[in-house]
Formats: sequence, C-alpha cells, structure tokens
Amino acid sequence: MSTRVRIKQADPVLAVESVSRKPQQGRSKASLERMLAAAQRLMIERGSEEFTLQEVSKVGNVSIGSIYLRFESKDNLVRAVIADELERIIGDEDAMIAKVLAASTNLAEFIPHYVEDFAEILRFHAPLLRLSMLRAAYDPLIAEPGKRSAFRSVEIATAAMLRFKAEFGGTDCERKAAASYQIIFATLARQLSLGSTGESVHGQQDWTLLKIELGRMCLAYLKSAD
Amino acid sequence: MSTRVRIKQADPVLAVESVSRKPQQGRSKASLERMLAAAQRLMIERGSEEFTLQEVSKVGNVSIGSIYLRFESKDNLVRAVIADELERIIGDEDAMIAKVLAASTNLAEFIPHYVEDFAEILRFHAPLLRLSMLRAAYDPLIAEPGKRSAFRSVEIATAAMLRFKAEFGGTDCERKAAASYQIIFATLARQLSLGSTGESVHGQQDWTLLKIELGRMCLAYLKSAD
Amino acid sequence: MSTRVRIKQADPVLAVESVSRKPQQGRSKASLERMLAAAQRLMIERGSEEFTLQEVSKVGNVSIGSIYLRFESKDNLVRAVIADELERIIGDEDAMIAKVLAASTNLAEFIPHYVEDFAEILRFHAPLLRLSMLRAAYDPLIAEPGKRSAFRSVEIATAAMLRFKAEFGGTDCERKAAASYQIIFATLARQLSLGSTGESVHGQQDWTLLKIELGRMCLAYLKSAD
Amino acid sequence: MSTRVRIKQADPVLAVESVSRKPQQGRSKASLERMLAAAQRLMIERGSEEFTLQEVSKVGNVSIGSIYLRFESKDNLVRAVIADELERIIGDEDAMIAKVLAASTNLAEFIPHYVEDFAEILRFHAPLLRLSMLRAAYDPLIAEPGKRSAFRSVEIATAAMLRFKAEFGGTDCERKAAASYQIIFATLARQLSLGSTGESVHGQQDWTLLKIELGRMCLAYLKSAD
DNA sequence: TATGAATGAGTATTCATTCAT
DNA sequence: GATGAATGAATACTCATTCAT
Repeated sequence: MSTRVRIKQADPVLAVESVSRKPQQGRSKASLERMLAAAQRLMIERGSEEFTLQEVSKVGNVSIGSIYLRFESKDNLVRAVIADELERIIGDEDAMIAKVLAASTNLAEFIPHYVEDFAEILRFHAPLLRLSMLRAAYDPLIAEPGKRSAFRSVEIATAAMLRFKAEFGGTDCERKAAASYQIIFATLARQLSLGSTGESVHGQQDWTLLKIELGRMCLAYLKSAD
Repeated sequence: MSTRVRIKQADPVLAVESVSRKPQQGRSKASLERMLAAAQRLMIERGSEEFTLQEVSKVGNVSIGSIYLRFESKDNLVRAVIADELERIIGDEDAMIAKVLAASTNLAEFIPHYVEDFAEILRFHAPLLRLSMLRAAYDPLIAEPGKRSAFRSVEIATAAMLRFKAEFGGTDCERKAAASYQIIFATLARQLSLGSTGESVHGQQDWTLLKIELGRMCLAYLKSAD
Repeated sequence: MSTRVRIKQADPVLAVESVSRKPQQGRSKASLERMLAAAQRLMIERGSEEFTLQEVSKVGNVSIGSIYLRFESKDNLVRAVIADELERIIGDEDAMIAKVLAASTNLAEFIPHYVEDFAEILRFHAPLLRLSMLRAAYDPLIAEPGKRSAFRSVEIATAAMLRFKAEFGGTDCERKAAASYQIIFATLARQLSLGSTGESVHGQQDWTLLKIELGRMCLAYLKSAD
Repeated sequence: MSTRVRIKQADPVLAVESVSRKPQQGRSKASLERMLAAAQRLMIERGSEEFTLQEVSKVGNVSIGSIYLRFESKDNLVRAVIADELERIIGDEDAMIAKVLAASTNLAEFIPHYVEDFAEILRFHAPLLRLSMLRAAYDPLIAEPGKRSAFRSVEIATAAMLRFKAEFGGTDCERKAAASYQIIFATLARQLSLGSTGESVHGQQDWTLLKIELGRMCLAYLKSAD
C-alpha cells in the first residue's frame, strides 16, 4: 500500500459515492456494504490500516476482484471507510447540539452537558477518528473532508455557546467561545488517545473528574471579566 | 517490521542500555551512536518508522550486522531512539520549570510563562514525541517509559503551580493543578499535531492566540472561588 | 490470455465463420462486427494483443457476455481479427498483381512496379500482419492460414514474373522467380518492422533507395546468364 | 511486468555491468551467472519473456531476493540477458568476417562464403536475437545497443565487400554494398523467423537453396554494369 | 438471447533477519 | 567481533472467464 509519500493527488471529493466507482443497488449494493463493513471492522480491531485485501475478502465474503470493481485501490477503500465515518460523526454532532441546547437554559447548564455528550460521541467514533486524523497528516484526500467536518464541529459548538453570550464576561465573546471549543476538543481527544498521548487511557475516575473540571474551567473562563 | 499486532512481550525496561545488547565503549560506542543518530534522523525526516535497516546502514555508515549485534530487532532500535528522546525531554522540562519558577513571583506570571516554555519544548521534540505516542498505543515497551515521563511531567508541573497555592480559589488545589496541566498539555499537543487532528496546523496567529487564551483560562479557573 | 505455451490444440480452420460460434444475421451480425472492429482497432493502436475484453466491450459497445457468445475465448477473437486481415491481404494482392501486369510490357517494367505496389500493400497491412506473424510462431491456428496466404502470395507473384520467362537468363526460371520473391518479401518486411529488426525504421530516403536497389538486384539476377 | 507502454527512461548504457548493480566476484559472481543463465534458458525455451522470477529462482537456484540484489527489476534482468547476447554476436561477427576474408581471393568466393557463415551466426543466436528485436520496438534501453550492434554489423560487412570494389560494376559501390547487406540480412533473418513470417521454417532444402540464390543474386547485382 | 457483476489464480517487488566469511 | 550477501514470506492488483438475472 502506498507509503505516506506516494499518495497521488486526485479528485478531492470523498463521500463513499465519490471513492466508490458506481452507485449500486440490490446485490451489488449489498456486496459493497459487506466489503466496507469488513474493512471497517478490521480497521477498528487492528487500530490501523494494516489489513490485507485477502482478509477483507474472507471476512466480508467478497471476492478480491469485486473490491477492485468498486475501488481503484486499497487506499480508496480505506478512504471510503473513513469518509463514511466522518459523515456519521457530523450527523451525530448536529443532533447532539440540538438536544443539549433544548435541555439547557443557561451557560452553566449547557457547558457540562455539552462536554459530556461531545465526549460520548468522540468516544464512540474514537477508533476510526484516530485513523482518520493519522491519515489526514499525509493524505490530502482525507485531510480535506477531515477539515470540513472539523470546521463544522467548531461552528455549531461556538454558535451554541454564543446563544448564552449575555452571560459571558469581558468582550470578544467569539474568541472565548472558539478557544473554549479548542480546549475542550483537545482535552477530550487526548483522553481518548485520538492523539495517542502515551499514558492516555486513564481510569474511569480520572476521566470523569477531568470532564467535570474541564466544564468548570470553561465556565470560569467564559464568565471571567477580563 | 512487526505490525502493531505482532509485538512480542519482553523485558519492559527501556533505556538505551537496556534495549542495547551490551555496554559499549570506544569504537563500539561510536558505532552505536551512529546507528542511533541515523535511525533518529530517518524517523524525523520521514515522520514515521518507515525506514529500512539498509538505509540506517548507509546513512549511519554501520553494517547491518552491527545493528543486530546491538539490537535484537528493528523494533528495539526504534524503541531505543524513542527512549533516548524521552530522557532528553525530561531533562529539558526539569530545567525549564526551574527557570520559569525563578522568574515568577505569582501565579499570573507563572502560568503564561510556563505555557509558553512548555509549548517550546513540545514543539522542539514534536516529531519523535509523536512517534513515541503512536507507538505507545500498541507497544507496552514504549507505553511504560512514556507513562513514566508523562507522570514526571505532571508532577513537576503541578508541584510548581502549587507553590502558588495561596492564590488558588476554592479548595482542592491539587485537583485543580492536575486538571490545569492536563488541559494545557492536551491543547498544546493537539496544536503540534502530536495527536494529528486533521485541521491541526493552524497559522502562527491562532497558535499565539490560543496560548494566551489557554493561560487566561487556567488562571481564571485556578483563581475562581468555587 | 493464454501465454504462448498454453495454446490448446483445436479445430485448425480459421475464417471468421470458423472461429465464431454461429452464422449471424441482422442485429447479431452488427454486434459481431462491432466487436471485431473494436478488437482490431485496439490491436492496431497498441501494436500488440495487450488489450482487455473490458476495453473491447467499451470501445465496441458490446457486452462481455456477447463476446463469449460468439467466441470461445479471447484467443479466438484475436484469431478472427487476424484471419479477416489475411483474407483482405490476399484480395489486395490479387488485384495489385493484375493491375501491375496490365501496365507492364517487359520484366524491367514489371519488377520495380511490383516492388513498389507490393511494398504499399505490406505497409498498409503492416500492424496486423506483424501481429499475425508473431502469433503464428506459437499458435498453429494462425500458422496455418498464415502459411496459406503466404503460399498464395508466392504463387501469384512467381506466376506473374514467369510471364516474362523469355527474358530470364540461364535455366531454372522457377527457382529464380521463387528466390526473387523471397528476397523481395523479406527485405520489404524487414523495413516495415514486420520482423522487428532493431534499427528497422529507416528514413524515407533509405526506404526509397532500397526499393530501387531491390528492383535492380532482382533484374540483374533474373537476367544474368548463369 | 511492464507492458510495452510503461518502460521508464533510464541510463541508456546496457552491458551486464551497467544493468547489474555491482561488479561481483567469487560466490557472488557465480550466483549472478546462475540467474542470468536461468533467465536465458527460460527465455530461449519459451521463446518469450513470459517467465516468472519464481521460475528463475528455482531453475537458477538463487533466491528471489538475490535477483533484486543485482537487478532493479525483472525488466533489467531481461535486458541484461539480451545485452550479453548482443555482445557475443558482435564478437562472433568480427571473427567470422576476418576468417572469411582470409579465405577469399575474390568477390565470387567471398559472397557465398559470407552468406553461409553469417547465416550460421544468426541461426545460432536466433532465439535471443528475436526477443531482442521484439523488445527494441518499445524499449529504448534495448533499442540503443541493438542499433549499435546492427550498425557494427553493417559496417564490417560492407567494408569487407568493398575490399573487392574493383570487381564491382557501375559506380556508387558503397550504395551497392549497403543494399546487398540489407537484403542478405533481411532474407536470412526472415528464414530464421527473426521476423516471424508465418510459413517461415522451411525445409533444409529450401533454406540451402535460398542461401545459394541469395549469393548469386548479390554477385549478379554487384557486378552488373548499370 | 443478452448482460455485466463476480470470481480468484497468478506475479513483481520489499525488507527484516540470518549466517558464512 | 564485524560484515553485507542471501533469504523468502508476504501483499496489492489484473483480467480472462463464468453465470445469475
């Protein structure tokens, strides 16, 4: 498979339909789904892209030829798996923000709730999100949709915080909201090893505690006068 | 090289002396250093462990046989490079903390200064630190020293903050200091792509700004009464 | 596609009707012609048999299944294309000989004219003729019709020369006529890379010159007393 | 293996030493020779380049890795086999010309003798010469040395004929000598299927006869006044 | 009849590791 | 000790052929 360096530039769009060769239906569709599911499963189990097409063929009960009928290369299969996941994450976040906003009447309610639910989404998607971020570092075809989904995440989160702008201390609310998002995401991501930080996997204890403190810190910051 | 999965359990100690087969001296020592330097250089240049021993042999002007005389496997060579780096990072942090403490008379001086200098250390060691964290995810032989160096980092940082315990708001200063460290580290790490987060590489602007806000947030949090 | 070695012995007849599975008519006929034309075009463009049935399907607007409905294998499709071409070459030669004879009143007029027009026919059919000869080396099913068309070519050419038998020097006119044909054909074929002879592709200059000298040589030979 | 189209341009030199990675000696040398001999044998047996490296490995009793230690690719191995053969052909021709010249006191003795001996050399090297010419059509790395060896062949042959220039009829002896060479080579090559001409492999009878007539034709031509 | 999706055997190439010198 | 040539398992990708619809 291509090493980091050999990625060829190509069409930057990347939903499954764009990496996959054709829209499919019926048996074809089922076969496409089986190979995507098999690849996804292997990627999650292994925590890496180190699986062989032979394995996908066996696990997904699809012939190798079939895979090449849908995907130009193993790289494109991996990209499709990741692109799918990114789509799902965006959907989950949209829904989550709506739900949390509906349940919150002020900033002090919103922030901890958001941290909690955002953490849950990240935890759920952690395995593939991790691979997505790793690959984005050298594959522009993943970097692009990765960036898009990240921007989307920033936007909906800061927009939500700014609903409570009146409670913010100081001026420059946008800056504060943006910084809060960055810090929340970075901290959660690290706990989930999205950024692979060595001692990462803490006990449940630390993790719960950290989420609480993270909320407190953001609240203190957003409300602070200066 | 072994895939994530194939790591064999082995002696968990890992300073260079422990991965290397023998204590060396003179010519031998020089040769050992050349192979470590070559491997390090390749890892930094490539941003990955995708180098061949053939390359190490050429770059470091060492024979392949020599490498196997010192290291049981390519994995062990990589581990030694990482272990070395972790040692150096610890040293740098110790010195940095001492310097920043000496220059700070209160928390409001200490925090931004610490964020700034810690960021610099992480930036300097980013390439290998990234590989270290990536590998720690599946290689217990790296996870262990990684954890040790991370604990050390937490300890000296929180100890330093606690020097200004009197300025903290609320009770439970230890918890606040620890959370502050976690959040500072996570945020800095993410900006440096230590956790490869897609849109990661921000402009100088964002980066500078974020460090400032990070300091403000921590200060607000540490000083807040509740 | 079968390698040189794997050619299966089979019915040695080979006009299109013999390789094709059934006599066709109407829509079927048109489809058969489209696949033959597509294959021919690809063989000429590529200068080899390295095309895929997928490509024939696309270029000829025929389904792969259709191809297998007419031909037992890709090999047979290729054979049909070649057999067609051999038929056409024979027709062209017949017409050419008649025309050249009609225009010539003696050997000195006939020979250069024949060389010129024969060269033109070979040039026109060169791409497929080349493939035909290459394949004949290992495929008996092509060797056979190749031989037939070659014999035909010898026969009509020598018969034509022998019209001017009275002008020949020495005895054994048949032998001389046959040798002349062989040498003319071999020389022309080589210039057209039919036999791929390395430095083959000469300039227009050499080519024109060689045809002239070839005529002179044959004339000198045919007329020489001994 | 690369299709006709994918040949990469590269250093145009091509003796074995240039395609092979290093000058070798002792065991190394023997191993290099075994793989060359195995490849050569397979190419001759198959009459094509359709052999696998697995086969070379088995036949030559060399590991696949060893092959890649000497040759960058299967293509380069094939090139080396061909380049070797071209070298040998040049040597044989030089010796042959010298011998024939020494034994001939006039053109009528030289020409048939030359045709005979040249035919023998071509027959001996026919199998690889054929592959060489086939490959030269699309591989510049073979076209170049092929051209060189062809030019050499033309030069020494025409120079030899011109020793008997005094016996030539007409003017423009160089042109006649050159044309004679072209026609002799083309005719012999075709009989040996170097140009794969379908009915090619004639009986011993025809072949012997043709060589005689070829000599007569050249003599008649060279001596003819006009 | 006609279609074209599915199949899977076959092959060049890489690179960690060994071991004869 | 030191060398680096030799080893061979492992893997992405192609394409003729089949067969369910």
